[in-house]
Amino acid sequence: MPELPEVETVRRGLLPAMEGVVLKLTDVNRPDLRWPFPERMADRLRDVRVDRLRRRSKYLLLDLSSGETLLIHLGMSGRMTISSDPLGQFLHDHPMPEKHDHVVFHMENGARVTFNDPRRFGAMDLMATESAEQHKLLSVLGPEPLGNAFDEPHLIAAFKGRNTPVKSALLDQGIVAGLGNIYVCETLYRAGVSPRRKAGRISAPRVAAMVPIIRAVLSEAIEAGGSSLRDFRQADGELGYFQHRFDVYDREGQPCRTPDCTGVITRIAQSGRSSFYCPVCQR
DNA sequence: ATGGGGGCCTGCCGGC
DNA sequence: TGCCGGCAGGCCCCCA
Repeated sequence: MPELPEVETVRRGLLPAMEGVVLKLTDVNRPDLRWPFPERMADRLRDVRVDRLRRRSKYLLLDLSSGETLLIHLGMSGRMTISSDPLGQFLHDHPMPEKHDHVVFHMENGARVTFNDPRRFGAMDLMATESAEQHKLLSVLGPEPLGNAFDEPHLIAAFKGRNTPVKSALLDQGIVAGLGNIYVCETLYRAGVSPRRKAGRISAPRVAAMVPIIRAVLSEAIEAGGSSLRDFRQADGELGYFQHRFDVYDREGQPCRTPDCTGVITRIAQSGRSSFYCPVCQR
């Protein structure tokens, strides 16, 4: 689920429940996700206001009035859901806790935000807000694909001399931060580039053409997620859940959507992950 | 330095 | 019906 557009969709969904709101209490139901939680996490997430709810790549960043920032990563299977939380006043109204509800945030406005992650590839950490960019997980990230620092010269320079398949290069969060398996496949389809092609062997104009394509693919996905956000207003609605029509991802065996193309979408494995592409129009 | 592969977890789906 | 292998949207870390 969570690549950049999904995380942005989650962020937008959480804004009304969390930004500017005091976090009264946090339930921490296990000692770790991918890594151990930071020391005294529940204490440090008690009676603090969420001043700002930001996103960097696939990470959610909650700047707290305590001077700390809470980092949240959804991993492969992380979900955030909002429900109403009468803080004990109407216990019978509480939806039943579900399996893998690892952390629950109780907000002063009555919202309850639940982090659920079956596979536990997700992560949470706390750091000083002023040095957040120096955090181990954030300092290695390349530019935001929808930001000004991501442009044609940057991508051309990043690909130059790279002997790795372009599929791997675009998944490299140090080159551009936020793409995952789905949107890399979709980007390469629109660019007409085979995922097997070596990054360093693509002409500069074709690399440059990928920049606006990446922006468009991500923007459209955010747009699609945003439009389905209406659903989350219902009680216990699920954030980051949206329908998006993919051109190649998960379409193995189906016809290529390019007009007049006779190709069939093919799946190959690259470094253990599936790549979907049209062998006819992607070269 | 760069590139490739293993491993972390649970759940689900298809085949036998 | 049950078991088993394969696969899943991420990413750190180790090795060559």
